[in-house]
Amino acid sequence: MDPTPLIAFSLRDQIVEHIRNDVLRGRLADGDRLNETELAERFGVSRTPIREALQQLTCEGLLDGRRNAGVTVARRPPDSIRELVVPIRRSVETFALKSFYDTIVADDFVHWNTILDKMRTACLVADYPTISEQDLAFHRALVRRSGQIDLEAIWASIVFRVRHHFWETQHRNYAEPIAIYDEHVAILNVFREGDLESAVDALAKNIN
Amino acid sequence: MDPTPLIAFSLRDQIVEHIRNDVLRGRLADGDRLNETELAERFGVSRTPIREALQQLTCEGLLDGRRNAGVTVARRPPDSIRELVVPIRRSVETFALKSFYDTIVADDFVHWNTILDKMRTACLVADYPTISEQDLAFHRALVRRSGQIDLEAIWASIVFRVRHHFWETQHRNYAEPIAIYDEHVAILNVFREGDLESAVDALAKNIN
DNA sequence: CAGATCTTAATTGCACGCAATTCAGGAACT
DNA sequence: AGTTCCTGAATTGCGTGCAATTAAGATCTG
Repeated sequence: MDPTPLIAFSLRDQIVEHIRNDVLRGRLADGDRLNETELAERFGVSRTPIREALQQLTCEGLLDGRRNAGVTVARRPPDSIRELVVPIRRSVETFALKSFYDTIVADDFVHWNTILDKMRTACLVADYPTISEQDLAFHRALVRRSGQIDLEAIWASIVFRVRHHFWETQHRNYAEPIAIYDEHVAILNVFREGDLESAVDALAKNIN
Repeated sequence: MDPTPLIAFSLRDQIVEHIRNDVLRGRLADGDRLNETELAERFGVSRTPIREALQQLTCEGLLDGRRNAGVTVARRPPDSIRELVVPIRRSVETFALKSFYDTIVADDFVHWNTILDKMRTACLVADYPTISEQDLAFHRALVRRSGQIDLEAIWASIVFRVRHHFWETQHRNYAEPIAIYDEHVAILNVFREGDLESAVDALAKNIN
């Protein structure tokens, strides 16, 4: 019998996840320096997995590293990039949806609802960092459901670079936090009953 | 006085460049396993910079790595992804072009022509790997000219994942290799004399 | 003989140490 | 006073060794 029924993640993956959340939730501010030795002590590991984690996050666009000069939290790109990124996000997510729409099963809704439940709880207390986190988790789950690892990688490299805009949109476009939750529930409702075209529309409208 | 007037690249960067070219030029076939120790001996370095290089290339989509099981050259994704990626490439490259079009200077053409000269030489001897390499270099140079590092990263994460399609397109759409060169020269000619709209059209038509 | 299980060799993941590079602070010079 | 140069501390890049995990080969069983 396998002693570890759950997947054992490497130290690197755990650290990547941790720091990524710190950045996405705003616990680390733009331009903050990330010191390898300091992080190694904080996580109780050596510098090696830290270095690898920082490198991956740099590749994802969350961090910014110059040679021999450490890494910092990536600063926000020019606002103009929104005009490029938003349509691309729509393309990627609707492309993913189309690829698996006719194979959706009940378990999928269970999974997606688990995410939305967390979002609802966060909405009720106006916990915007968590709302944003679960919003990302929901859309990521859709892309991942396509089973095409390349799609998820493309999606991630796009979304993480415009996390600032992503975050601000939630404040600007929704008067009440719970409206964010409601809109996502509505999307799932269309998935349940509607045709593909309606589903694509519902998803696309949520991306702006 | 700086003893190294040229930028000294790190071992990692050199190895990344080397292996990336090996994959893009087809010296490494899909599914080929990359052994860290073997590569370390071949390059005459320790495993550390090799590991970091392999990780970065995995992030870029050229390699595919499972935990504790080494990395292999990424296999081609489903052909259907072309429908998604080609329009995205057009968006990214034309977006970049628009962002710097009115600040193009003579030195830019010098730089771009240097790339096209190499492409021409390769076309004359039907050296498709080099044609492809310089084709990528040309388009990458355009995106890089925008000065937005995020644009280049998005572009790379997209293009490298569909290198197979990219490569085959050159064989299918052009009877004579030199036509590939001619089309790129034509693009630069439009840049020199034409308006922005014509330039965007010329570039967009080259991406298919 | 097919299939499952155990054992062993090969490979990766991580820890640690040294050397090279960078950055900050102060002194010397214009 | 501002700029340049120099020096030292801090930090990153790389080399090396060990432990953990995996993959493959041999052995055993039905």
